[in-house]
Amino acid sequence: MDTQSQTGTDTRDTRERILDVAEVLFTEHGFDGTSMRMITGQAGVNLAAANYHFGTKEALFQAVFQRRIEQLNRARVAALAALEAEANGVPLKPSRILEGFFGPALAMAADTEHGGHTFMRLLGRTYTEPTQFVRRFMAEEYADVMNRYADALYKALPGVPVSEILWRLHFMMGAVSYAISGIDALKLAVRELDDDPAKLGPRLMAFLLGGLRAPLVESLRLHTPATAARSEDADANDGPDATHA
Amino acid sequence: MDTQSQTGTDTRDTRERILDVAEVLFTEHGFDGTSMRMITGQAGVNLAAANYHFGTKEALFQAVFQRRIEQLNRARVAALAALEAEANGVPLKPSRILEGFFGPALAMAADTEHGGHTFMRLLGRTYTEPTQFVRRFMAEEYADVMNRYADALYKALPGVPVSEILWRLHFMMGAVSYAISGIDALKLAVRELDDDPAKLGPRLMAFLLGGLRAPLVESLRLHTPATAARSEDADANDGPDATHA
DNA sequence: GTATGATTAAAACGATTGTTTGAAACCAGA
DNA sequence: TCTGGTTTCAAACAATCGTTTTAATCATAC
Repeated sequence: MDTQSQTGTDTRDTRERILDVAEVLFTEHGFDGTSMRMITGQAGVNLAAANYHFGTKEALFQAVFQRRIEQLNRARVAALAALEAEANGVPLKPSRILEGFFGPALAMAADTEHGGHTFMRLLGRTYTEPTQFVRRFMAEEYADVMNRYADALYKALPGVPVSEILWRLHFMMGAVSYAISGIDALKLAVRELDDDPAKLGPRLMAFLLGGLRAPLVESLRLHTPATAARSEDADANDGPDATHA
Repeated sequence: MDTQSQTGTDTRDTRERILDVAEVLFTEHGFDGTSMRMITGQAGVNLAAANYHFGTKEALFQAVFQRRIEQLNRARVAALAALEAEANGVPLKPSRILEGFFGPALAMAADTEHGGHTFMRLLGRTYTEPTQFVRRFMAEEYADVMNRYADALYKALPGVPVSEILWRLHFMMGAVSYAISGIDALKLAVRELDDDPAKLGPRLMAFLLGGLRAPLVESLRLHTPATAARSEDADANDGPDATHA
């Protein structure tokens, strides 16, 4: 049961079929809204097969989650390592760091054929999901990668408090998550929307960079004359840069 | 049953007690994760009382939702109307519009005594909740207010496509929602975080304004020479303004 | 006080939940 | 072909789900 030794039979077919269906259904109906019978029924396997292969429903959810998030984490860590190796010593540009962090997520979200898109919706949903074991699991899986990127951004942005970097990273993750998992709701709520998936990435990266580059707020800013001047200047000519004649 | 005539007895005590408890439990465990027995048990009322007052579980959820969102919508509409009345004819500054939209949400989220904070977490959670009746309900409640603000931003930002405005409004809502409902997860995942609730609002508004003011991406930008120049300039000096010496 | 309508109470309804059981089926190696 | 272990299967387990039913209790108007 816990030896996990796959002998090479078609066991993995059943296992992966369950995982694939579970991923879709958990995304669509949530953890509590998805029953084991829905999963096994739609996967065309016996009900007991799910418990046989994964033990419990929570374990099945974790298996669904882990399969993808490990891939995502690897891609993110690799992207950061590549950046740091390429420009040795020289401080990284924040925009490159953001691309390293959110690029893999957007790439996975763009993959609608192999379930990547489905999983990214599940990931966004899970982040605000209050179920205790889900939160703990999320935190454990994410902590390491997030701290690495927070460190990288801290080195790339000298003078910006690490707490501010963490907050903005958090804000950005929220924007990305909603952009991926909340599209249906947005399309429902609103009249005219250009939802070309190919444009989502550039749109989002532009927004994120703008947020990251925003002037620090008054009470938190380091008191250098230059920053204060910039802030008031920014308040004067409000709006996206594209509107400036 | 549908006359809704409150005769003045302590009926409303039972009703509101159910609503208050349901709000907390729906936020904490989700719709499917919360049972009628959990709600009535914790509220100290009989199980049948919930069905008596609200009919069905879905109707109870909608009642929980509607009670707060009407207040939020009223505040948002009033804020926009006040802005437009104050500066008659003159185009509004986007930053003021953002404050009108997100100010009431942040104010409600800051209210931890009357359940406002709980509800804002529920609202953020519900946005990505895939349950069909929930999505439809969200869309109906939100559509009007979102379209009003999209119109206001469109007038305030001539030359920016309405689709781009809607996307950025969406991104911003994601950031705000995560900031409010995902704090616990962030605190878990990360080492040092200054989570003074009073600073959240300014932090967030600074980030949102930065995102809104971000240069439009290449493929979407209006082809005026000025904007193109600005964009490359922005790419050159990367990072928050506070880091510029 | 009695009648009337609204509210609460206890109990039960059928349906569905996650999980377990024990036997059948399968597949490799000897 | 027999053997040992893995996987599948139908069936059942106790528990919980949302909802309904029926009677008791309450406050109020006549």
